[in-house]
Amino acid sequence: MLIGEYSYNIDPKGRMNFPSKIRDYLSEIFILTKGLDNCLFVFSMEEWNKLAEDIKRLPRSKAVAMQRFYFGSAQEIIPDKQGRILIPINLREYANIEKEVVVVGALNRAEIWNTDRWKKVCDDLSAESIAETMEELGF
Amino acid sequence: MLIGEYSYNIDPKGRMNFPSKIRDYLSEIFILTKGLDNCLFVFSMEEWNKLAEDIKRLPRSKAVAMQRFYFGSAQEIIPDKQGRILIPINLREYANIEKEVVVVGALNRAEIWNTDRWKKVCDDLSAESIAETMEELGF
DNA sequence: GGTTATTAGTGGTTGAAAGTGGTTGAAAAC
DNA sequence: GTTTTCAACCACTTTCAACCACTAATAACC
Repeated sequence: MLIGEYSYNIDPKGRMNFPSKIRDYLSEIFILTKGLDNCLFVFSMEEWNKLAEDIKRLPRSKAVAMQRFYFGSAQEIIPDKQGRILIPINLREYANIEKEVVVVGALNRAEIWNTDRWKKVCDDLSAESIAETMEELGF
Repeated sequence: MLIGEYSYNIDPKGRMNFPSKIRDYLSEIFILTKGLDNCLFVFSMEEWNKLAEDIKRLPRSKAVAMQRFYFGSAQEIIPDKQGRILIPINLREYANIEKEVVVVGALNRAEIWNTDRWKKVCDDLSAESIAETMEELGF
């Protein structure tokens, strides 16, 4: 299960560290794509293949958009010896990533966020709605 | 069942003791996350997996906030040989934890509080509302 | 009640791993 | 043929988890 929050800076050459705990969970090689809310998604090859299968099964009308969004932006990523990755420019632009970056675990995938954006998203989480949902779940 | 209240100081290295009674109840390894009202939650792996399953099954509208809140903040914790744990900075910031800390049992989870905050929460507990609820329960 | 044994809690040290910066050489672009 | 780019290294720093040693508190026993 992918969990946790990890902060890094992108160095002048565009390299960013990638958390070793998440690296261990994914395999040697993994997939980076555009994500929702202008973040980037990181999938293990396994999860990626599942997603690809699911997209294939969609009715053509819906599949096209999904294909363009995910397949069009997807990149295979292999970290270097020190565990760093290089994020392609188009994805960096999409996610507004320049310097400060947060990697966040999200169960079956990881997400990469511009730090400020992530903070904002966290601040906007409504405590009441979470408390409500917790109650619904019986926790 | 998790009960009791335990006070500790965080040492300069960010380590804090964790009550042995609660440690015994949880297993060797457990999960620390953001909690409600700016405290931190401690779940046994069992409870955590239940929560994760429940979150997975939620409709997407509710799931997103829950995922970001819980999975994003979650950390696996293994106490050291002396029973201490290290609280990640982001969680320390979230819960306003610097020095004095209280660990509180709360049935199926434990909570970690900044001591002052906890005192305030206790003071704010309305005796009347508790008496009322007791009556409802027939106690 | 006093003594001893055991467990809980605290402080400090150290070594491995994680993270960061820079260099080089091959391949691609011009 | 020259320049540029970028991946693969190499070297250094920082961080943190694993120990070790000690003190305080509690329980057990005589």
